Amino acid sequence: MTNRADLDTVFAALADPTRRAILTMLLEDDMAVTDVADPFEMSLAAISKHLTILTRAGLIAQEKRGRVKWCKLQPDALRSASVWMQGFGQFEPVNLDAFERFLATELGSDTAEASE
Amino acid sequence: MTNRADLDTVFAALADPTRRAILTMLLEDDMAVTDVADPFEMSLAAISKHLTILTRAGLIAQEKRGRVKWCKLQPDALRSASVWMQGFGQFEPVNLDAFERFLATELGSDTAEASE
DNA sequence: CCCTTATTCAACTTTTCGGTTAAGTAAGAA
DNA sequence: TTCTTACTTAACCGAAAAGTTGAATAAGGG
Repeated sequence: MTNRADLDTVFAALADPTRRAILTMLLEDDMAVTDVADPFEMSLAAISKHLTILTRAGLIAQEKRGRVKWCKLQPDALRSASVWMQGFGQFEPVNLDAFERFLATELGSDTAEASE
Repeated sequence: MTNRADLDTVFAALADPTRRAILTMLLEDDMAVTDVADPFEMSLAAISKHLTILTRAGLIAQEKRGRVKWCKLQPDALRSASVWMQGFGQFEPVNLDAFERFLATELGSDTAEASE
């Protein structure tokens, strides 16, 4: 079921820093589109497009309740890509400390704007 | 040292099926540019560009000996990306069986051509 | 009903991507 | 030296990506 095209869309989705920042935000909690867009400098429409890309890649799911569309992480989509990558390095199992440092980098320097 | 831009280039490099196929080939052995290009239907110049992209992403290294340029996997470049991804799912540790199935998919269906 | 909020869609611009062909360079072979 | 092999570069092309603005839709609130 997991084919080449899936990997294409997953990796392409992850290649954009805005989209990775969105995923990181969703790690905390589900969010409405407007709230996702808030910390970013770009237009709401642009964020909406990013969310569509993340959805098509299976990385998030969007559920509409009332007029609000909630965005929710779907981490399973990362599994096939993760397996693909790990096969190359035979890296040591999950290192959450390293992940924490990563979050610090992504969030710390500048999650949203592209200033400096 | 591993920053956002690194992740950008690594994920972007992995988003192309030709480049992933090249990495898979290099898993077997180091190869000269011409030999890398051989199974693909596209021009040598196109493959040369793909190799440049993989090199800039740090996923391979190229070393010139004589008139032959050897391409070699640099799997460490995948580590930061792998760590980033694993943080989301807390997936079970490396599953090489799953990786084998993946290689079968990538190689089996059609490594080189994009027919069907 | 009207107004506002939430989100998407459509049209457009600019940049990047992935490919092409043709020419250029560099090194070994004869 | 000349020919061939190995590879890169340059110029170009069409398509897709990433953003914009402005209008459209849809659902609550007063």
